[in-house]
Amino acid sequence: MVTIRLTNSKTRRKEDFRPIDPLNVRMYVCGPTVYDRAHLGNARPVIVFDVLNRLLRHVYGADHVTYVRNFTDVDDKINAEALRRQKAGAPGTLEDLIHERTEETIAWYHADMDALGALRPDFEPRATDYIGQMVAMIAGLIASGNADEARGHVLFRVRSYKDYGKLSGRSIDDMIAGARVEVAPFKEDPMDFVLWKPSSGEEPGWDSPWGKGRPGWHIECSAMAHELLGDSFDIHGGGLDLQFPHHENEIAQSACAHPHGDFARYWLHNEMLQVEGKKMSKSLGNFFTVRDLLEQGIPGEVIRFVFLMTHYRSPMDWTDAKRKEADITLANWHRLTWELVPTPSMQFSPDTKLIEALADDLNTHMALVRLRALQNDPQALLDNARWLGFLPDTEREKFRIAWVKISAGSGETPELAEMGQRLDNLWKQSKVSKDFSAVDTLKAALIAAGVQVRMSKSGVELVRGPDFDPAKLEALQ
RNA sequence: GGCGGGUUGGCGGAGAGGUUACGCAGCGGAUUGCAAAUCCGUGAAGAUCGGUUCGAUUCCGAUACCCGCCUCCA
Repeated sequence: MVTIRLTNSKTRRKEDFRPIDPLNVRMYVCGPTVYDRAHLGNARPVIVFDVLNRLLRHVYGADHVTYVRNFTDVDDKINAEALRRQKAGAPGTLEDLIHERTEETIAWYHADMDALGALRPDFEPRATDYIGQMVAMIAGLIASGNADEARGHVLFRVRSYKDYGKLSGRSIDDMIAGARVEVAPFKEDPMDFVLWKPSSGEEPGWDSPWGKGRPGWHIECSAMAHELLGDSFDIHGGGLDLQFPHHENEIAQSACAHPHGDFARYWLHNEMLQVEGKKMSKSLGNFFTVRDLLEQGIPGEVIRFVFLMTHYRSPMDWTDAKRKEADITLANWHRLTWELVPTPSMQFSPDTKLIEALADDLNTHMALVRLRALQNDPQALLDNARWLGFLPDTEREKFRIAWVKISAGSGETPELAEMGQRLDNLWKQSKVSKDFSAVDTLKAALIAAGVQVRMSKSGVELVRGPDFDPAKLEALQ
């Protein structure tokens, strides 16, 4: 069996992965707060852990892996949106409106992440469905002396957990010294964090021993992970920005609430995304969502390819140049494989070197290099690329209809087919007359419209290129 | 201010203490009416300074620059 090696943030080292139970390998990844469309940065952990999920399923068997990714649906921004809708006259209670908003956002999230070729996790728990477990966990933490109630707030006492700060490599005193945080007056220690906070009349709330209120963010993941994966599980993933304080706090709560468990044994953090060399932010004007890219006509698999070009522990830069490179490579793979039938998954086993690359701390870049090496074996390329989430049926179909091969009589984009026919006719005439000027003129115009033109003994071929501009093609009619 | 990560050829981006990364772009050739695609070949690197070593781009230290977290942003 292949040994998977992973860099564990907990030890800061690359370690052999040994699951607690090979018959049930368990992974938890922090999911999105569902207040709006997922931005491009949200896609990184989704793609990274999707690759890990696929690898784990290959090594341990699809039925022996449990992958959980939550939805955080308790959030001030969601509340604000629901309140806005209610004030605008929307029917229903505030809780109904919140549910409506989160349902909508979750559907968007699914659509966008599906487009990126990410398999759905086995469980996608919503925080609001686990309030009972959170309340129970908080009550336990109070009973064990790790938390205190003060003015309707329940706070976790970080000083009660000796290893606090170990994951992120910080000491409590360092953090206080460097902190620029305003300390809430009810806090016993500046680093203490909220487990439960009171809700005002305009905010959603649940009954609890400490009054009507809602859970703090950190306790949500701890409670859901415990409910679905138990006291100890194998892998906990998320973005590097969550390492502190979110993951640190999760560890503290879970370790104190379930002292006999290990919580998560391997912590994996993906580095952050940048856009054209800069942090993506609304103020810089370079903020965009996954949906924005899809609507620009960039296929989800191209986005996926760009993400996998960079190792997950390195900062990743989204640039148009990379997008183009990915587009060219994938178009080439489609061209090589479009006429082949994928091998049924039951009869297919991924390429050994591909697996070795991924087993080495998810070296996705090397995996892509390996796929390129399979270009001389199109069937293997097709099957392995699909295994890694590329060349899905939807994209193959798009390619099939966007590709015009006159000699084969295929191509279902009417405009392109017509152009191909025209070019083919002109070319045939030119071969007789030896005057190629009309052919060259049309060819140049097609190229200007972003169409790749190929003329060979087997005939004329037109392929939609990465810069394909339908408007320019239209103008040629 | 505190903590952490990074700096590789024109561009992107890996691995390995001493042997070609790879892709894109470039250049030369085959092929082509001309191209494209394909095939063959090819030049080009390791932020700076110092240390360890027979030998470092790869290990250690310092400097510079970049990035992230410390503010319920993945």
